[in-house]
Amino acid sequence: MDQIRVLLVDDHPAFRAGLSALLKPVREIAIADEASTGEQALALVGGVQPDVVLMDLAMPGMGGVAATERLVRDHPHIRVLVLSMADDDDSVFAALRAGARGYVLKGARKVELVRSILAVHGGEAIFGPAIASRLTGYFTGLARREQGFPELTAREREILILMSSHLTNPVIAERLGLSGKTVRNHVSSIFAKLHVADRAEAIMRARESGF
Amino acid sequence: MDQIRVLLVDDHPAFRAGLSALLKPVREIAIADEASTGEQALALVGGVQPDVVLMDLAMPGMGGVAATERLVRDHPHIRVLVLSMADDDDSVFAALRAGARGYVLKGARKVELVRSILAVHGGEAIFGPAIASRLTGYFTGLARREQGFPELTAREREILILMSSHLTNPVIAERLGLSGKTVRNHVSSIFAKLHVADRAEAIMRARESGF
DNA sequence: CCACGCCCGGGACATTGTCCCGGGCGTCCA
DNA sequence: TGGACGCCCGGGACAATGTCCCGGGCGTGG
Repeated sequence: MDQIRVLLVDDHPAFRAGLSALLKPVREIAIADEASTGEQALALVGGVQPDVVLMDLAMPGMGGVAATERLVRDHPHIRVLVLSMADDDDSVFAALRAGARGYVLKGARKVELVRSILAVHGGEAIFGPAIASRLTGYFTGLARREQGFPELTAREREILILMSSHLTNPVIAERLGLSGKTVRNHVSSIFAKLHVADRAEAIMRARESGF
Repeated sequence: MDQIRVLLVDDHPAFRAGLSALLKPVREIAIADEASTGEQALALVGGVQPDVVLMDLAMPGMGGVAATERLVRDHPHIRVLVLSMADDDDSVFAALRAGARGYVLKGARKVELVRSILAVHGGEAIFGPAIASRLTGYFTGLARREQGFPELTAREREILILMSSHLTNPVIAERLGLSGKTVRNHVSSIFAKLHVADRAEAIMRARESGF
């Protein structure tokens, strides 16, 4: 019946047992094996061939982040879903950088955990409510820097947008039916207003501002 | 029975109809209303009071990104799930910056779409397989930049460091007792190794790498 | 010895960015 | 109704940037 093979990685046997009991009744999911450390998990994946690894972060020896990193590097088809108590930016983004496809806090409701496993197995990325807030905060926070965005004229905005597509001045000029010299002058005044000296920096500012 | 009230926003009536027919049989979900533009969606949310907004991006007039931005700003309790055909970094990250809690490509299977709606309604963040790859690529890409720095020759490192102080090529040349032309050539090869096209980008890379 | 890579430069070229200049055109205000 | 103001459009002149060639000198290792 093609159940999803899940590998549990957590250093607390009691927690693994609880998790196992929680997931056992779920028809779509099968607990393929358990590991208590990152090293053990890496040693097991080859034989167990799990679809999804439920990974704790705080473990003695190799942490969950390092284990995740090596795991996704050596077994790209295996999806890692982090299941951790750690609710801080450092842990969340370290896990993301390591290649985790999801992050759920311990204490998540059963329906949420099951949904996350199904989603991750389907190739989706999913994050529990608290983590989701951090994620959107990260991106909208980037956008917030735009609040102090200088006022540009219509032409300047237009040209800045084209600049953000890595178009050269002559191309922009041709596309707008202008002289290349005019575009350069507009670009120059854009830089002055953005307080940047450089085309690339202007593009950065624009991208961060959701331009 | 506390169904999830969903507002559909898409400029294609036929697509809305298909989506509506697809979701109607789902017990947990109720189509509260439909809108064909971003403006109309913003006008409707006050009265309709949806829990989740299924938002298209490419629409005449106000696009889905701008609509999402205003929507999450004015109604923070409403979750926006983007449902778009656009599968490119610009669209995805613009939506994230705007505050979207999820992003699923049109053409997603029903089970995936329903799961995404449920997840988003629960406060989670969820992204379809293609989008998930972009997201993890974004973070793991950042990680790669932090460690894997191309090997530069001694001269190149020296020049890159001076570049990072925003010195011009002539100044660098004078400080190193070189010809301006030589510095330019070194700079050019640095760019090639860093895979950047721009002085400013090279500086960014250097700074991120703790240079 | 010699191939290879680094270092040093020049030539030629297109692009970029800066600081000037002036003219046309609409808006708002006295 | 006249004028000030800002935006838009461009040219001139200039310095700097970046690219793709070229060649020579110099050390190191096979």
